Amino acid sequence: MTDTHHPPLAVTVDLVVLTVREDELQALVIRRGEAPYKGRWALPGGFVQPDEDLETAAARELQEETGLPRERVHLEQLASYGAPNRDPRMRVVTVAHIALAADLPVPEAGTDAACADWRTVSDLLSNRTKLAFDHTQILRDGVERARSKLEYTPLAAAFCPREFTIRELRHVYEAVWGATIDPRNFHRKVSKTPGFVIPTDSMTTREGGRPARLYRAGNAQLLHPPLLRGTD
Amino acid sequence: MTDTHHPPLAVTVDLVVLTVREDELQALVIRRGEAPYKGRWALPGGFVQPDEDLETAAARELQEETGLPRERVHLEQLASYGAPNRDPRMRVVTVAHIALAADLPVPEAGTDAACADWRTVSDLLSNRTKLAFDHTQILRDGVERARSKLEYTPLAAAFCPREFTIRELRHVYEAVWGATIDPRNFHRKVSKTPGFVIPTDSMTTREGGRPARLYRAGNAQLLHPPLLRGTD
DNA sequence: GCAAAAGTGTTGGGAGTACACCCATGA
DNA sequence: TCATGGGTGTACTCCCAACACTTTTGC
Repeated sequence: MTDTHHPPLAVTVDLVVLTVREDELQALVIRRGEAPYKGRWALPGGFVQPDEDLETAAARELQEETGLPRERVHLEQLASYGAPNRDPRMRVVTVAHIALAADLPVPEAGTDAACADWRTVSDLLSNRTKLAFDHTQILRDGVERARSKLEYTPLAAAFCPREFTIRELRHVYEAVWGATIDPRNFHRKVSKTPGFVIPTDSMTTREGGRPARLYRAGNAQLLHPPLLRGTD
Repeated sequence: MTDTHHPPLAVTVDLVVLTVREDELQALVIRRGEAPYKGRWALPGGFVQPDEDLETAAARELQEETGLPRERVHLEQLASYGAPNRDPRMRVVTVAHIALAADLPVPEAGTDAACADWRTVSDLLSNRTKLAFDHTQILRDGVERARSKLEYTPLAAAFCPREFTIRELRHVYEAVWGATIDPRNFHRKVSKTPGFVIPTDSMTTREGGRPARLYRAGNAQLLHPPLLRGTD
């Protein structure tokens, strides 16, 4: 702590905002209107302000991009990325976060940034698409974090509306993991894991057959035992 | 990305360097010689230089503090901490890393910083000790990361010399988790988990009774199945 | 009745725990 | 020979995947 020389350096937050739409895992991206990487998709993000904590900055950016009420979104820090040339304009260290939310109306109402849109993760991570900066890597890391957190935390509920059926919860797992899950064993497991989901009185919400019970997210932080992906 | 105003802001790396000594989990700390927090223990760390990646900076600081060969240490990013007033002198965002290493000679040869020393984690996290800045929280998070990573990765081997006995590996688990483990079941589990450890030809290294086989770390990244802490 | 989804029962195998037991060394 | 730790065998339990089966709706 002796250096008092400050070559220009900025700290930003970038967001991997994930949701499940149309039975697929999708991420929020913004089309860049200016160089560098003009025309490419990028993750939403922005500068950390002088009086802001990192999480506060991430929450503010999230609010600006999606307009979602803060309490309906799960937000957590992912990792920081600081390769010296990751932004050609200047040294920028970014603290990436992931945000998980239920299916959102449409992001069109982006305040300043050009056009925001939901794109499937499989599209964004395929060779067909190149995101701006190092955002492909950040997205990849964020998706992997989400995938593994579904195993041992009740985080899947963050992708659901406040009240949801077991079926909807299962669809989240299937979309995020890209696997199919036995509905009957899933039902038993979820309803028996303490604190995962809390049954409500309401039933209905038909999706075809017999009415399903509605549940709310429980207060467990960790799943005992975890729900594991197949050991493929 | 429109703001070009830069109130002074610095990015540092801080290190949670962990080892197992005397059957206890210990961390490397440095006594601060100057205000603020003069006289308190702090985690080693320093500024990220203009041309350095974050991991490079962490590796450099680690080298400066411990002199360890890079390949004998597991180094990974932990999380970033950026509360506006975490350092009273100026805005500092720190990217914390954890470093796991085998029992080290002695850290005395600290280059610039005052006196470095190994202290047990239980001491540093007890109410008797107050670390400088937010380092108590960083240490707590780093230890928790290490604890949980032992469950599902072969990381425990990072705390061992290059060749080690199953017994030594078990002592790592016992020290980090603060639990006792059945030696016989542990032996079976470790030697049967694919890629965890690789037997060598050498045996010996007596610790008392029958000679034990020496192993090297395998190349597995994930443990299937994981070794779980008791569901206490 | 029939299709479709919700939810429960049953069963066989695999993994974990507890612990008896044998092996190989030094003293 | 005994003490000490290394390593294997075994029995019991529990969890989980697979799937048969019942329940409750709409058409």
